[in-house]
Amino acid sequence: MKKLILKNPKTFTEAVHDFVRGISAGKTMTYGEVAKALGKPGAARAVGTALSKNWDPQVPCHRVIRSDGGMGGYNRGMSNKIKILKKEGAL
DNA sequence: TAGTTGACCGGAA
DNA sequence: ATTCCGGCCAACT
Repeated sequence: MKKLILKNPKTFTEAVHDFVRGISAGKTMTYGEVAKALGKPGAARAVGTALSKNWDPQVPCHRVIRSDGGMGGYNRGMSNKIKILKKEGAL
């Protein structure tokens, strides 16, 4: 099974950013799912840390939510995040 | 190299 | 259903 990552990230953070960037609109994934998709099941915390350092609007980090269905934080504004999710139909 | 931090997860009370 | 506790992983200082 080949990985869905196109880049050659040197750090886990870069890998997370790239993967989240490729998530389709209206699709929501939990940190644990993303971590698993990267081949690191259980590294949900590392995914959160990676996204926390992500300041790039190219990365739809708003599509990544917690397993509870909630969302930790957002570097571009929480209100905007919720608004986007509703607009995409993910919420 | 070791220690601390953080947008988490799952189980138990 | 909600709140508390410990455990997991990667990055930074």
